[in-house]
Order: sequence, then structure tokens, then C-alpha cells
Amino acid sequence: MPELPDVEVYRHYVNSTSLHQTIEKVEIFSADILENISRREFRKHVEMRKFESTDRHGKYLFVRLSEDGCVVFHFGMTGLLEYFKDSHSKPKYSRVLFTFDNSYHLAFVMPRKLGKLALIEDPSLFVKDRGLGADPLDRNFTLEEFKHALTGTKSTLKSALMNQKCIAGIGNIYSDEILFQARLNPRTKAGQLSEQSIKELYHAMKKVLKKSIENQADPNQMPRNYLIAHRKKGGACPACGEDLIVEKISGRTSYHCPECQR
DNA sequence: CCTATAGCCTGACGGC
DNA sequence: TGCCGTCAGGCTATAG
Repeated sequence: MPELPDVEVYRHYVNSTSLHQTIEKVEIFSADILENISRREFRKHVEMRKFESTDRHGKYLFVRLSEDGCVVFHFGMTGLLEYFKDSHSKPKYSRVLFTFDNSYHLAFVMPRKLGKLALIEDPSLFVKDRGLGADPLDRNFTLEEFKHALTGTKSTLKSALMNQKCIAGIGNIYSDEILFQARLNPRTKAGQLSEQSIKELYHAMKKVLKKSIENQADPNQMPRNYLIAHRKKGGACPACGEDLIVEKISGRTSYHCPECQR
């Protein structure tokens, strides 16, 4: 699931459930999702601390700890968070479980173990070290900056949007949606866009991401003229009714309308 | 620099 | 019902 909107929804979820309570216990059921840290070290740094605040960059969620340090959640394709009380109702595929002093738990649930958990000092340094591009919902992310990120690249739009070093946070589903809303063909070369198209893409990107967050990143709540509900085999364009084209681009299954996205 | 591919991991789904 | 292949909203390493 987790692209930028999903991760932003998880961030709000952590804010409304898990802050300012002492973390009495950390249980790690799958050590292989820990990045660069042992079970023991992770527990030592997190237990008896509190989650103080949250931040997000692209698909990464940062949860700052009291004292110092920051837990980084990366959700892979199937990660999610669940806050619950009854210890018997621990969700299946819980990989890490935080237990608070109010006896509630926060589970990092992830059927496919493609995500990661890390402990870092400084999110901005983390972003820099990974070479992540700007977060498209960052207040300081201007049209100029977007233009700059696209110029010089020879890749397709689909690929550029999904490239985390170019823009951070967009994945397969939302790249399709953004290109659909901007009426741009996914195979268009990113470096050859007109000023006008770049501008439209920029606004479509912000619009789609914001709208999704407003709707709790729930595909079922998205407007009818969005692609997302039709993004399946045999789907038709919600704007013109044309059969959608399905093809692999950058190794991912991509959907677009041959009429609306020329 | 770019693209395509395989691999990581595990479950859901469709065809026979 | 069971088995098998394919696919999945991410990312990385590798080859061409």
C-alpha cells in the first residue's frame, strides 16, 4: 500500500495514538527487518523512552524519541501500523510490537518483509545520505525545484515520478493517477516537457496527493473522475470511456488512457 | 545515463 | 479441494 499519502495517514495515526507514553517494551519478531542495528541495541535505545513527535519524507516515517534518536519506518509494499489494547488481538504478521505504559500496543505489521525499521539521529541527514529527492508536499517544494528535478533526465515521466531520488514518495499507483490527472502519457520523456506541461504536472501531483490524504488514502473514497478505481483489468477511462492500456513501464504495471493521455 | 530483469518475502487469485 | 503459476501500491543490485 504505502506511498506518500498512506504514510502520511500513518503519521497522523501515530500522532493520535502513540505519543508521550513510556514505551515499556519492544518485541522484535523479525530481526531481519532491522537495518544496521541489532535487536538488543534497538531495544536498549527505545525501551523506557517515549515517542515525542513525527515527521515524514516521501515514504519514510520518522518518529522522534525522547532523549535522542529517531525511529524510521519504511513500509515496503505491505506495511501498516495498528494500535490496540488487548494483547491477545495482536495482528497477524506483527513484526515489531511496542507496548506502552497504558498497556496499549503499537504493532508494525508487514506480511511481506520488504520494509525496514531503523534507528537514526537526524532525519534530514538520513534524507541527504539516501539521496532522496524533495517531498512534493513540502512547503518549500516550488515549481522551480520541480522543473529542476526533471530537467536533464532522459527517463520517462512514469519512471521519473517513481524515482525516489528525483521526487520522494510517489509509487506505482499514484504515478498513474497523477499522469492521468495531468493528461500526460507515461512514456513521455521527462526532460522534454513544455513549461506548461511541467506546471500542470506539478499541480496535478499536489492535487492528487492532497486529495488522497484528505480521504485517508482510501481508494474507495476517491472522486469518481479519478483513475484509481478503474485501475484494473478491463478497466475503462472514467473521463471518456475508452479501454485503458495496461503495460509494463519501469518494471511496474502501468495503466493509462490512450485518448486522454497522448 | 537509461532500461529491463531478478531477487527479496509472502499471500491472494485464477486456471486446470 | 489441491496444485501451480502469476501477480502484488517497494527497492536494490546487476546486466545490457
